[in-house]
Amino acid sequence: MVDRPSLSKGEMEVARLLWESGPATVRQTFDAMPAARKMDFSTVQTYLRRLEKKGYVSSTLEGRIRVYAARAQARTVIRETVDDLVQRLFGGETFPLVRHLVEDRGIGSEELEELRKLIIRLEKEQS
Amino acid sequence: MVDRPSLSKGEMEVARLLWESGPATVRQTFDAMPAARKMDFSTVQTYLRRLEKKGYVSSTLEGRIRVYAARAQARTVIRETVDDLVQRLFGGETFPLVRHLVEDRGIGSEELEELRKLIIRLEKEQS
DNA sequence: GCATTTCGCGTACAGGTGTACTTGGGCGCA
DNA sequence: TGCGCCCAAGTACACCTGTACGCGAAATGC
Repeated sequence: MVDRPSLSKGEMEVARLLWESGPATVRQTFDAMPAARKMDFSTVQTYLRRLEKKGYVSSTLEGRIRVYAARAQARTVIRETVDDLVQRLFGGETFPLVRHLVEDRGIGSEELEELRKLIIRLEKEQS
Repeated sequence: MVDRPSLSKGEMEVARLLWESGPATVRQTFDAMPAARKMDFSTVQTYLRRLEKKGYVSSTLEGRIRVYAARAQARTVIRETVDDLVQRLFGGETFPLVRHLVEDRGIGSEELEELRKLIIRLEKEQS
């Protein structure tokens, strides 16, 4: 239950790549960045450094190359981040956000299907 | 389709209050703030000023009192903000966020029910 | 083995953010 | 009519963020 300073937007993007790839070097992370995003190599490097300072990742020197690895779990960070957003933008209510996502952002039909199953499962669990 | 600088976290909280209340003074907004939040009066004032500068709200002096009113629609700002988050934290995929919300944050059973209806409606629409 | 590429690390720097204090004037009440 | 309260407006300021550059050392290509 460490208390870390929260992630900035740029840090989030980089952290996500690390979660997806597992431990990685600056270059690997940089390469994993969608080209469209056009973030400079050294910007990625800075974000990784800051993530480490904030306690979200750790790193070790392997030879002369530094390898970064996520320290905080994606799930945890996502929870914290989303909680915060829900708090600030929806006064703590989850449902309006879910509705927004389902209604206003395109959700594909397979996903809709999957979501329906999920809900039915949860309803069973609840009762 | 104005292009505004994005909202900071604190600005969001204040903007939300304005959407809920309709046009309001600094004091009214301050009073609407949950006491637990313990944000200083003048901090609210600063946020309103910044929101105006960023184009999210407008204001007029009524006598010697300034009244602020939302300019940007809640729906629009929510879309922008959530889009951005989904982009950065989920690489653009909506579904994982929905799943997180439904699974990991408590959603009450009425809401679950409501959500089920919503989904079924959407599935009909889609086919 | 010399040029080129790649890294780590330090540094930079303007603008954004969180959080407030101060100053000076108007307003209502005793 | 004087006092205390409230408001607008200006200012403050440390820290955070986005975005990078430069240097010197190691590795790699040829």
